[in-house]
Amino acid sequence: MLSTVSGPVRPAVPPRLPGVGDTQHRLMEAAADAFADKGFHATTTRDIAARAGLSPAGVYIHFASKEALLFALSERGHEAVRDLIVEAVEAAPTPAEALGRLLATFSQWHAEHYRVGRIVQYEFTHLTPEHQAAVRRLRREIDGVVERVLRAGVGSGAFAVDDVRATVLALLSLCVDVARWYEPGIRRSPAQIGATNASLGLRLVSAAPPTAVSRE
Amino acid sequence: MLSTVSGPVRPAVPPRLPGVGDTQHRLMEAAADAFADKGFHATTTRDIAARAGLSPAGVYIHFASKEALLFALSERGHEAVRDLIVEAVEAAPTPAEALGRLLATFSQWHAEHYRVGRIVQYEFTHLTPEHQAAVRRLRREIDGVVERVLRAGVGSGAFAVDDVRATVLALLSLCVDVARWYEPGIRRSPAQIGATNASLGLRLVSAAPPTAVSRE
DNA sequence: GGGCTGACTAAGCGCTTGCTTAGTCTGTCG
DNA sequence: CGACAGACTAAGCAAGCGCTTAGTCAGCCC
Repeated sequence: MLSTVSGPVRPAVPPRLPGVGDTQHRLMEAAADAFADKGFHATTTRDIAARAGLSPAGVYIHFASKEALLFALSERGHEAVRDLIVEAVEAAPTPAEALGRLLATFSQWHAEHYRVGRIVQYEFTHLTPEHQAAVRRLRREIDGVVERVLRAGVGSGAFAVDDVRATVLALLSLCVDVARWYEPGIRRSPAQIGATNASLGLRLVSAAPPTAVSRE
Repeated sequence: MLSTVSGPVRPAVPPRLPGVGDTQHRLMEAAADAFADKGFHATTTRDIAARAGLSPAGVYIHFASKEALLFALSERGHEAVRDLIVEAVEAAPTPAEALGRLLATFSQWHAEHYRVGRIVQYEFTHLTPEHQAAVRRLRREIDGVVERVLRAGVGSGAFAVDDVRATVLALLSLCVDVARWYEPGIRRSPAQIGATNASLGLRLVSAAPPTAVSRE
């Protein structure tokens, strides 16, 4: 019982992170596991509570409903991906490099987080209309990032693309669909999947022949 | 039995198609609608029965369980797609044409049948292990068709592909993912989606530069 | 006609669901 | 110390679930 004397590890932020944030995070992890295993509707709130080490009623202190948990998962997932690809694009000097990094990052995320990726796609329709709208807004942001890079490349002559919007959709399919077929222990690692999807995606849009390029 | 002489309309197969097959088909349509609208677990057997114009108990005369309905939908969907692409490939003189027709057919099917396509992908985990295995077998058949066409093209020099299995996966993603984002009234028709996906897919694998080529 | 078959229904069983209520316990602050 | 806040639980409610039971009814065969 010495903890009172010197204080544990987090003395500066006692009312936020230590108890509440922790339990909230544990609940989201538990819900992600359960939803990924059995789907949203087949998952019971009792199951989520048990996985988080709480009683069934304990869930409702942190989330208003089971759907609120699904939304929290979806929103955070989309925000994480959006931030990652924005960062990847910003750091790149040319459209080709920007697109390569975007596709690699995007694909790798969907392999590493394939559980959340599937939940976000497969359970989308179980969100309330308002929450669906919020997620759609985030998706449009992500689409916009890809489209801007593509148009930049077309403008600079690096890319040759017939139908920009169709190609954006195809590139997104390439990355998002990774969550559908990936599973741990598969032949390629998430990083390798990112690398091959980047080169496949570039081949889909590059004006120059695919061989012997990339820098200079 | 020469009942063909005077009998009603279907004298040769009276105990099959007229009543039973009709109701079975209606039930599968009803289940497809309901599963697509609300997902497998959120759909009640009462809902399916009502959509098919039956009492709740009427469902169980034709299908042993709600899961059996999902399996029937999945199995028939996969078989339909498999048969379509096998036919498309068989009719083509070159690997390039075979792949083009395959991608077009495959993509168009996923647009036209996006409801069944989503059910088949999103609700897969709710099948019994035995039924999952049966579906996986059908999927492997489909993968095999694509892989064979790709290897034929590589052998003939028409295609240049680094990693055949990764490319097969990418091509399948392109087509399957159509079911995720398609909805009626969208800019492109299912046939147009098939056409653009065919040319995008060919660009992904062709040995020659994408512009103005295909046959020397 | 009498017996049979098979599609179909009314009623309902046993159980599980999401979520609530009423209360306990711990720790903090004046 | 005593008041209070907030994380948490035991118990449970009303509703809804998949599926069954027991029976009706139309058509067919002998």
